[in-house]
Amino acid sequence: MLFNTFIHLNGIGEKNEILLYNEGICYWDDLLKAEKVPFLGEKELLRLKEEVRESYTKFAEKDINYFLHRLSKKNAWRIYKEFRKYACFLDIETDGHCGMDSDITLIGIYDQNGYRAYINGKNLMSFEDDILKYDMIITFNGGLFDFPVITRYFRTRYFKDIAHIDMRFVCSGLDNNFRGGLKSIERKIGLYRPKEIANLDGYDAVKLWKRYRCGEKGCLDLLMEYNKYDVLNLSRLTDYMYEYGVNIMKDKGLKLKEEE
DNA sequence: TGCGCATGACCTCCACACGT
DNA sequence: ACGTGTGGAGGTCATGCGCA
Repeated sequence: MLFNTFIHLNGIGEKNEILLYNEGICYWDDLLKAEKVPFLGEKELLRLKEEVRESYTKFAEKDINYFLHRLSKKNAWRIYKEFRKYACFLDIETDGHCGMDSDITLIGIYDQNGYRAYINGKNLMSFEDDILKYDMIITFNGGLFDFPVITRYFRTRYFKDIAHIDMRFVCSGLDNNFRGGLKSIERKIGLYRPKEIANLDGYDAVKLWKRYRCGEKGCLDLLMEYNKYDVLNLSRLTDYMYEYGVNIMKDKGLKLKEEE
């Protein structure tokens, strides 16, 4: 969908993008080949072509933030397919203390190789090195919760620069029905969790950690299972929302060359 | 060429919503 | 309960087009 996106170009908003689609300009290449576009002046068209050439360069350079900074958060899904192989899904659990100053108890990462947990008191400090391997992080509400907490906990500025898709704003942007928390959206699109963790929420994760610290057996495994389904279902949700977004654009006039 | 109109982008402010 | 970035609303600015 990245190569069908024009709203990252200066002067092109969602309405103009649909007008481009209706003119048969559905790919960056179509715009480069266009000699005249009814609602664009000659100078405007030349400038847009220059920006499309720049977009190709930025794509080749894997400059994900170039696109994310030019797209609103709700439209970040458009770059997902082209860059997902460089991404991981991330979710943290905390001890629930004092908002942003809370201690991280567990960080879960899910990528092409599967799930990995970083646990406080065990391997949490290796998270900082491992996360550098990724060019993009996908979270749910991470911009407001996970990222600030991690930044304070590790005292790192790194997270301010890394490419980030926050699915909370993607979901609510695609459909009003997808407003709400991760778990409620999961249910709406037919994603389910094993029954032993089906009714757990963030507060339960805090309680599980406390019980684990008191020596209660099985609590850490259950907490990890909870966290694992947070990131696993986040990846399924992202795939779903990408297809959902593409279908919306098709309804608005986007014509794809083949089923992609 | 210059004017006025129409359309869409952009800017600012504020309430909202989500995570644990 | 807290922190905080976002989208929406409303107003302003910029650009293209049609007409004389």
